[in-house]
Amino acid sequence: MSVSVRPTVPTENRLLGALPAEEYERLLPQLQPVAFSLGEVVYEFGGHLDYVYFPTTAIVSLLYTMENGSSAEMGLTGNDGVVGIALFMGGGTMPNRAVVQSAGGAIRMKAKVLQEEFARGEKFQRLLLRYTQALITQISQTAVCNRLHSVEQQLCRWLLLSHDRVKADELIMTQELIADMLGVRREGVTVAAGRLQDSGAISYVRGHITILDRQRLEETVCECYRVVKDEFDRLLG
Amino acid sequence: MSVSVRPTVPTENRLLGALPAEEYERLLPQLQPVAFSLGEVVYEFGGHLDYVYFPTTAIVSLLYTMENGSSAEMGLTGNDGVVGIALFMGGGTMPNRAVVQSAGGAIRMKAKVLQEEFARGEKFQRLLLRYTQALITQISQTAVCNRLHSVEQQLCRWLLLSHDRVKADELIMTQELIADMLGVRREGVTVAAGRLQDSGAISYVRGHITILDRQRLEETVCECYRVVKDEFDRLLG
DNA sequence: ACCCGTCTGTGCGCTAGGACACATATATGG
DNA sequence: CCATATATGTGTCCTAGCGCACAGACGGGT
Repeated sequence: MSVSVRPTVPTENRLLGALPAEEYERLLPQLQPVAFSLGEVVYEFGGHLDYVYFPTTAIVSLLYTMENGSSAEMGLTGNDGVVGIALFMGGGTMPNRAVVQSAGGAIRMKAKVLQEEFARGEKFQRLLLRYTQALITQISQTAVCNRLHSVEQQLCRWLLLSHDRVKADELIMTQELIADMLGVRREGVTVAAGRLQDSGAISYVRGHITILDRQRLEETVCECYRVVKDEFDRLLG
Repeated sequence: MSVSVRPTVPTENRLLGALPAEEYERLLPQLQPVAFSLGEVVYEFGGHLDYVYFPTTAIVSLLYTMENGSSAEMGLTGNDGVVGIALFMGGGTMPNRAVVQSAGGAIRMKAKVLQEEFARGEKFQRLLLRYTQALITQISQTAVCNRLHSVEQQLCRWLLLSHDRVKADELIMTQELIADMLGVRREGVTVAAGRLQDSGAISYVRGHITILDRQRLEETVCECYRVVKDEFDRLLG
């Protein structure tokens, strides 16, 4: 992670951008832009956090890794959220990992500053709690989707959720990593992605996935995507 | 749901029981014991809630039902938690259902009272937020468990989580309902339960499941149970 | 005692996805 | 321009769990 001192543009993050002027002014000196690289670990299982991160262009996945090494994603955070909810929820740590899934920028804030501002009970607190509720919906829907839907549908959901949080139509992501996120085999992703490519929805070469036909993905995806998207829009829109 | 006017015993619920005397005294007049019957719906998908409920002996499952009617559980709440987190998280409603999974008592509190007390930013707020964080862990682990573990392991997890939240060794619960909770077929539950019965861990007849050998269940269950239990103990213990 | 609705047991064919084994293609650095 | 690590494609066998069909088995009400 590299730290920069150039002026921040907090409105690139929807939570910070929704703050009223007064609170925003108060926090501005405490905000610091950082750059995350692909695969960087934001926090480990049970690990302590000194900062919370408000992604701007980066995407961070919340993962759980089993004792036997297999893993699965519980949710992902982009410029509509914050990484490190345990710091204001009161637990300090979470029993999962946060890994950068798409390289890019974020804005960080010291844990203590966050907690003090949260304790004021103003707009910032309400925004963080509403985001957390949206995250709960996302995690829940992941639980249900894991149980009831095909790998191809889940891949669509994952691509759409990622696409919503990134400017470009191209995602830098190998099938191996997607398999870890979805908790399936890499070969399973290969065949599912192959079908989506045949249908013209996406194309991909060696870690570069391009969304060609978003409409088509939305036709293939299960209802889980819509539920999550609607809830984010309702709570944070 | 039947409402009673007899004196409450809030300490039957761990969240209320953890309140300092001052806050507890303030809330006491606002608490009202109620009785839930098996299968009762506490709230519907997107439905409004007038009260939050602190279960004492009841257990409430949070379920999501798909468009095609299949369903799966995201988490369950007993005397260590509260039903209706959307009321203090700010969203008002949740895109899921809450159904009474084990008949019993709860203590209810008007939404407005909850919100005012929450806004004070004292111990009550911290307790509710820590519980919510524990719930997030439970939902996450459900997501992962759904993906990676067998029906038999999940059944063990479900039995243990329920057993932890109930006084008795007997659970009133048909295999049909368990199947809905776990998001699997009823027949799948029958064979998994049959194996557990053969091993002497449980016995069951027509909707009455008895935990005979808890130790044995803990040996069969996946790590997910432990992760959830440890996190609840850490955050609320 | 009986009936009928509710629970549970079991069998069979089917499919998605896992484990494993390779084959092939594409960077990228020396 | 080659070597090698990395990414992707395929194929084969195996298992868990699904859908469906139906057969007991218990139990409460008339």
